[in-house]
Amino acid sequence: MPANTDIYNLPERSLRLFKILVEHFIQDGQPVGSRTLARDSDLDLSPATIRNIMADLEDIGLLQSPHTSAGRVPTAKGYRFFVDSLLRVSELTHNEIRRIEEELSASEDTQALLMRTSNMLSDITKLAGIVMLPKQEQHALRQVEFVSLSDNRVLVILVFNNNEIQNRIIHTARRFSPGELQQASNYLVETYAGKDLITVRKELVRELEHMKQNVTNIMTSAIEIAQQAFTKEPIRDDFVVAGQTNLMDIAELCDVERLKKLFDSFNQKRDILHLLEQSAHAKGVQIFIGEEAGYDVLDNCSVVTSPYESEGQILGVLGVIGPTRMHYERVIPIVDITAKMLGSALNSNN
Amino acid sequence: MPANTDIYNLPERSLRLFKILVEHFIQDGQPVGSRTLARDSDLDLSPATIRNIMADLEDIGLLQSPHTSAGRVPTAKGYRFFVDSLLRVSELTHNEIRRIEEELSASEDTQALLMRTSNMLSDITKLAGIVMLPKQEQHALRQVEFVSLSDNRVLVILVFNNNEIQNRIIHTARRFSPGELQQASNYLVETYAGKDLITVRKELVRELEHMKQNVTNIMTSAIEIAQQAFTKEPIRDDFVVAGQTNLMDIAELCDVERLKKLFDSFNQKRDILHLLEQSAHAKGVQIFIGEEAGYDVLDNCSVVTSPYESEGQILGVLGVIGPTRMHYERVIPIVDITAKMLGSALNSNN
DNA sequence: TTTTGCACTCTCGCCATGAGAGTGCTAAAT
DNA sequence: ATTTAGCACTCTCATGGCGAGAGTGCAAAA
Repeated sequence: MPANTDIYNLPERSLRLFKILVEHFIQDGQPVGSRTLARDSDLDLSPATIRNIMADLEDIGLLQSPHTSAGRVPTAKGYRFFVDSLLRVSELTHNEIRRIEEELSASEDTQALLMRTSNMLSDITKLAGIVMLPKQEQHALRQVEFVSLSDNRVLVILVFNNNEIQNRIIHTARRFSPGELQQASNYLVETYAGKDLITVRKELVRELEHMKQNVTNIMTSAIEIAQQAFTKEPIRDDFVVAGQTNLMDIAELCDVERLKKLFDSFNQKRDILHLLEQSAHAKGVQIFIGEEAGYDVLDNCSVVTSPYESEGQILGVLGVIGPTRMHYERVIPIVDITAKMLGSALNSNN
Repeated sequence: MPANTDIYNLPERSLRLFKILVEHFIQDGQPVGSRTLARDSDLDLSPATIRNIMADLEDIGLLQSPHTSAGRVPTAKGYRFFVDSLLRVSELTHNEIRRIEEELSASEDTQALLMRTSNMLSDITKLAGIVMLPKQEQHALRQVEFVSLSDNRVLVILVFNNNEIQNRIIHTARRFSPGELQQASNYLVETYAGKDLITVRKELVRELEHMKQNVTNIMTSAIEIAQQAFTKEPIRDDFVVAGQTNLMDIAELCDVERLKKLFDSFNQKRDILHLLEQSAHAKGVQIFIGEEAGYDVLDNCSVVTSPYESEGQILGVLGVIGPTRMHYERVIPIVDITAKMLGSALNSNN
């Protein structure tokens, strides 16, 4: 009669054994054998008994052995079960918390803050840190400035409520004088300050229609310029990765092929972005283990993410990428607290 | 009697042989033996003769053999001699030139343009592209804007003649009203527009002294704010690297240790920056081969650089990093022409 | 149910071996 | 005086055998 095949009905003893095995493997990356486990577990069992239990765990799909006479290693499913049901996250030390706090002091502009966050994450975990940048769209406009360049090019500067600054160069139909530009910007600030770009665009369309009927509107040129200034979205980076090189020290990723694929996918952004967006609307920390998510570049990797929010609105996602064999009990609270602190840092930045 | 020990008095035949050897090695990375060389060179010589010649070349220090029974490989000195005296750079194809032209169309802001340049370099050479960013200092101020934030923080926006935008947040002694800020910015633009930051700072110091004697100056607050706004230099990236992952395909760098060191030095910037600055005041393309430059992370690497300038002023340096064994005859003209085109693109951007 | 004993399997490091590639030297050929 | 042919020598690298070590699974005993 084979042992129970349901993960959730495993006897206490098997669970403890499994937990110890996973922790052991995370610690030093070697497959764990029955002998070692018998020695290191406080359960007083012989290697043989432990072998039986491990065989059961392998049947259920929590373990696997790389080859006949190596010890056992957790499967992706095993890690999943481990982090979901067995893991106790550890308390961060006072020093660590202070470190995070210090790094996230909200003194400069958002972009720089997010980069610092990413660096800090990678530095503190010795893995790769990743911070998704907030979509600009959601922020309220605060200020609009135009600077006339040569010919009919105009430099547009938009300042948002979160102190983010965007600038774009637009080509206007005709040359505008500085005076006209000043007038236009005054009008636009008056009319649209406090609204986010999406709203602004909508209202602009209405305004345009209105204009067609009432040609005398003195603000024609303002609307004209604004039409371009607010529509053209500058190409922005979607996220920043820091500490990629940390991943090069990790034994299981230590082959150039693999690393290249991973780094390439950081550069192409596409896959990683998908992954991050998935967790944008989860609450709290989320963990993607190995190819679970379907991205084969992330073979043997785990991604620990958390959305960060300010004033109740989700702004983006941050997290850490490392080997499946990472110290979840440390990484999870770090990501968690960083997300929260980043949120409030951004808050006080407004 | 040993053969001539002076590189520059080598007989024609040895030179041709050496050139063919280097080209051969650059092509497929394998040490080249006398047999191969006898076959591939149009000189009609037996392997034995070629062995003699190679022995001479080895004595002079242009060649070395990895071990007794491998073929020969160029030394750093060998590469140096090759690129300086033997190399004929190839003409770029029409397509390549057009490609470069297209990528450098100066439509957007400088920062983005430079990043595109770096990407283009890496893509077209399949190596790592690198572009040093111009020091801001040299550009003339065009526009100054202040946006009042909460408390006593003020967002400063500086627009320069090259359309570059800088923004910084400063903390003022007291809260300024939007009106005051407007007035201050008007005054500052009037007084300092057209001057570069260094000059502006100098004049500000004088202004301050003057102020102490004549307290009635209505522009006290403007000067006060400006003092901070123009002094605090925001931390900027010094250069951008693109296509790092291209280097991971290269056989001689294909060990993780090495790559990690190299990538780390990209991140720390220090060494690379030194190197780039060295070539800032050379005219035209410069080539650093291997550890020649003294940076041991660049073991087995060469760096091909060229300064780029606009209106006769050197703005920065760009180039390519790859293995010593790179196709110099292609890379050199690419770097050369890119630097020139970037220069004129930046020119037309003003 | 647990443990002991044992045969079995697989990896890994080590060594010997042999093929292949290329060299340097000497003596012969041009 | 050069160039070439011949040959012994050296070094790498891939291969295969071998034994130690680690760990397993199973059957029989506790």
